Amino acid sequence: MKNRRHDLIKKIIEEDVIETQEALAEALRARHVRVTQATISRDIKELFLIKVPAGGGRRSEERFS
Amino acid sequence: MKNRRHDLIKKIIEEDVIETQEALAEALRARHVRVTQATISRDIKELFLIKVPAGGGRRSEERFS
DNA sequence: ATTGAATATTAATTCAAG
DNA sequence: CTTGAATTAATATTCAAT
Repeated sequence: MKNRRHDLIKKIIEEDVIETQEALAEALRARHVRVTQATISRDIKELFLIKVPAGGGRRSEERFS
Repeated sequence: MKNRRHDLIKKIIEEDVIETQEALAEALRARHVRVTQATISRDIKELFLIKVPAGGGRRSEERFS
């Protein structure tokens, strides 16, 4: 279900630093939600998530707009 | 020079809706600043620009973070 | 309406080079 | 240190299919 996945995404991105949609898909799969990058792309748009430079040395992470 | 280009970029994105880095490069070239997508990519990072959903029907535009 | 696989498009990076 | 050309990587979209 989409809403469960959306909720999980919000949780994941505040817990971990996620750098790519593929990585987010993997994180979801690790939590037994089967999903592909294509769907993540759509989810990110629906949730108004944007990629922002991460605080630390790393390159970027997903964050709320 | 980089600073002139950066200033110009800021101006362009508040005037026009720019959807891709290539389009931004073209807008700059139209203003006689010769630049490629690779450089725009770096500029965007340095200026902390992020892509946000456009207000209207269009898909996206560049905006300040 | 939601999704995945495949594809197309866009963006970031590498690797010289100035 | 800045850049472009070429390449790689990431993301968006198309095209079924459910």
